Amino acid sequence: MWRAYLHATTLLEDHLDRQLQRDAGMPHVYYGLLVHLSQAPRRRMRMTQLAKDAKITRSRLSHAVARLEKSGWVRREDCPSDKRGQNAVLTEEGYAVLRRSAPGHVNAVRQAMFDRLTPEQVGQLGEIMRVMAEGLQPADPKADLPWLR
Amino acid sequence: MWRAYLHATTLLEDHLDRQLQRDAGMPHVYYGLLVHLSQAPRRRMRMTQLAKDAKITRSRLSHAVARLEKSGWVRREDCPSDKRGQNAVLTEEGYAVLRRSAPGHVNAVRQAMFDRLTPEQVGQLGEIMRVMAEGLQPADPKADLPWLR
DNA sequence: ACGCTGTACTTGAACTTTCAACCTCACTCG
DNA sequence: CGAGTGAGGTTGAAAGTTCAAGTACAGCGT
Repeated sequence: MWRAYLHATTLLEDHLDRQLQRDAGMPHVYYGLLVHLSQAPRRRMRMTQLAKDAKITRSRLSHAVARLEKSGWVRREDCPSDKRGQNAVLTEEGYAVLRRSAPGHVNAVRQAMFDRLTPEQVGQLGEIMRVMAEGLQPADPKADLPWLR
Repeated sequence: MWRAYLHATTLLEDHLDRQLQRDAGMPHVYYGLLVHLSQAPRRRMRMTQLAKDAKITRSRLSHAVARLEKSGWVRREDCPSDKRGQNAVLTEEGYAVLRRSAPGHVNAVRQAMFDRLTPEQVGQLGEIMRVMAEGLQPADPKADLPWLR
């Protein structure tokens, strides 16, 4: 079963990465960042929050945003209320790319997963993934030290 | 559901990557290569075959083996029957690393997945992954051109 | 024997990710 | 206030991955 899991997940990831690189000119993770931004109020988000939502490190996000900025899809903006802060803002161009490539991507995902699974299986998989994620929640650093709370 | 899937799989991958980097000094993919080699007859395998089994490109494998060679865990060997060919050979040292780190890794996997899922869920997940993998099989390049067969 | 096509693998450059160090600003507390 | 602690974010270098091109041998047809 573990083998099957590894096999399937790597295949799917490679597949989607190629699809997006081809159709949208960016890897899957970067695409995910644009999606997150597009769904945020005013299409902008604080760096740390975006990193958390996308489950990547702040460092990785810094580099990623630098690249997306170079491509013109994201812009940085100083945060008015906290002088340390930065907002990542989805540009019009970035939004356009997203709109252009979203249908193809959604389609790729559907073809790869949903079309092949029965509705019950989709339900099962959802539940399983929720359980797994719960167990892997990057533990609150203080979780090990409850006496400090 | 798709969100849950992305969330859980990336969390798990990060988790295992860190675990192995810490305990075995290499990323998950490289560990997988050693495992494959360890299970092959005479602990050696042709490069292309290894790449296929591990689901990575030949290029990636070349670089990976170069690194593993530098670490002393794998050795290259000319293939006697085909002068173009190379065999990747697991060294004693490589085997030792594997033996040392396997229990911890197996344990990490168990804790992350199997301990949290019911036996039925494990069965369901296995079936689901098999279905997905089947649909993603890197298609035979000629698959699109059946008239050429 | 000759050239053609394809297989096996490597290489280098461009790109992405990680890791550890770093800077700046916010907050707390004596 | 002023020092200490820590949060927000960036940076540069090292490690890993991808992509396109390249070398060398195998195998086939003529």
